[in-house]
Amino acid sequence: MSRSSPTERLTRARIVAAVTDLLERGGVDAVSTRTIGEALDVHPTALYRHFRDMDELLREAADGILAGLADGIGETGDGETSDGGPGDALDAVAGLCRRLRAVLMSHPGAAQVMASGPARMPNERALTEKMLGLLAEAGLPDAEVTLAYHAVIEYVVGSAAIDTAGTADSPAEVEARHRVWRAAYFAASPQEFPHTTRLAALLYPSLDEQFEFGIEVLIAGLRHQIPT
Amino acid sequence: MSRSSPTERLTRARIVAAVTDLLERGGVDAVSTRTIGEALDVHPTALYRHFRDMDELLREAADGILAGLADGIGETGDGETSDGGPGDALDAVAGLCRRLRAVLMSHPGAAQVMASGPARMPNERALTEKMLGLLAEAGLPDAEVTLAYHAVIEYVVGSAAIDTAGTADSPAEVEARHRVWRAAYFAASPQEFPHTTRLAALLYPSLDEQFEFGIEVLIAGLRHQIPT
DNA sequence: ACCTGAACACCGTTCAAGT
DNA sequence: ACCTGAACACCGTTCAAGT
Repeated sequence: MSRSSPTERLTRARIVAAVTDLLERGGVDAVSTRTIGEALDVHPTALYRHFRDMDELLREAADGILAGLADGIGETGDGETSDGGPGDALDAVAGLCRRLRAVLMSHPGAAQVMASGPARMPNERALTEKMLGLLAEAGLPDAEVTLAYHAVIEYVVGSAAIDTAGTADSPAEVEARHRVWRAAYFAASPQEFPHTTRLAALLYPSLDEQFEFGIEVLIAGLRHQIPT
Repeated sequence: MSRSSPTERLTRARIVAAVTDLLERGGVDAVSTRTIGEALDVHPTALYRHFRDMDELLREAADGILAGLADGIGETGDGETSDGGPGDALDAVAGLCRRLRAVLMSHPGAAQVMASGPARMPNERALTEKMLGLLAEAGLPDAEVTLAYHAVIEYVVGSAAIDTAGTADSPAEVEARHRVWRAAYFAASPQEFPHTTRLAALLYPSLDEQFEFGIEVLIAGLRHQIPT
């Protein structure tokens, strides 16, 4: 537990750091005025001198997670294979989505916060700018650039929110639960559920496989929206 | 307010009906043991005689919303143009997704409940069976049938959870908020945010337009996964 | 058997009081 | 100016008591 010494003065930055820590370790349910106070050796209501309410605080913490995310994506020599063609911009979109998912999955709770509405704060705005630029570079008409932006963000944030919902569960526990569910589907009536029983073993693949397939299909669909 | 007479005995069905009503009118935050008790003229703790906890109750209510959803989709003469080709099965998938979104949007809170994990209850299982059947009929290999199922469900449920997050706000209020956000993006620095400022007027299209574009792109992407 | 009442351990937030 | 303490209006849940 990173309990701070009570001598230091309380600042927005120290509160946000404590919340980020709680968000990372126990999800959004681990964050409360009481747990923050305990982490900082301060009265539960002390944060109200620095933030209007919990929502403002959670959004600032969630935005902090996104720091540096848009940097070094879509530029030549960034690891993604690139010959400068316009289609490569969509590969960069996919790469950016994978990075976004990674930070959301490593901070359970952040996705829940982002799913409750856009924060429209510095790091999120940088991400928006980057994503819009890449989609335009890919050759999509303007109206479809913004639609594609929303589709992609809703998929990444929405699926991360779902995938981190059973927070505080280890990957092993998640997989164990999926195994039980597969067995239940397998045991269903083959007359009533022919496809479910036949495909039971293939249901609930790992969360990362699910995401990878989804983002690839989405990007492939966008590729076919590019006018020739 | 549909306050019931206190003479009738309490049943699972009456409790679920009350919760469905609360879910529809005020989202998941409107549901509590106290509000349920008030709606049914009963003590807040009375429901514990019929349900293990709030989670079990919310899941049963959320599953009830899905009743009849899978009926009459993908059969000939259902309104969708159909010539019996395998590609039409994906049109039926899209239709099923639109229906699912419609019920989730008309019951704010239901999407939040579904986003917290699969209920694996009767109506959801019927939906799963239908969706798997259509994806297999479309010609996808088995492994991709289940991946496509998860991708599509995560997109529909995830985006509905995001879109119903600012619950208790009328569509007019949502649109007014979007207008303010567009104006703020438009007013940003064109040097730092060239794409954001240029595309500001096109950001935050209506939630239904966003969904329609997303589901079309996703289905288009799946169409290209079908082996020839 | 079913529902009530009281109690417990939590929430977020406000506001007067202390320093 | 900044933090504390007490208080308020909420949560979900348990369990003994009433009928």
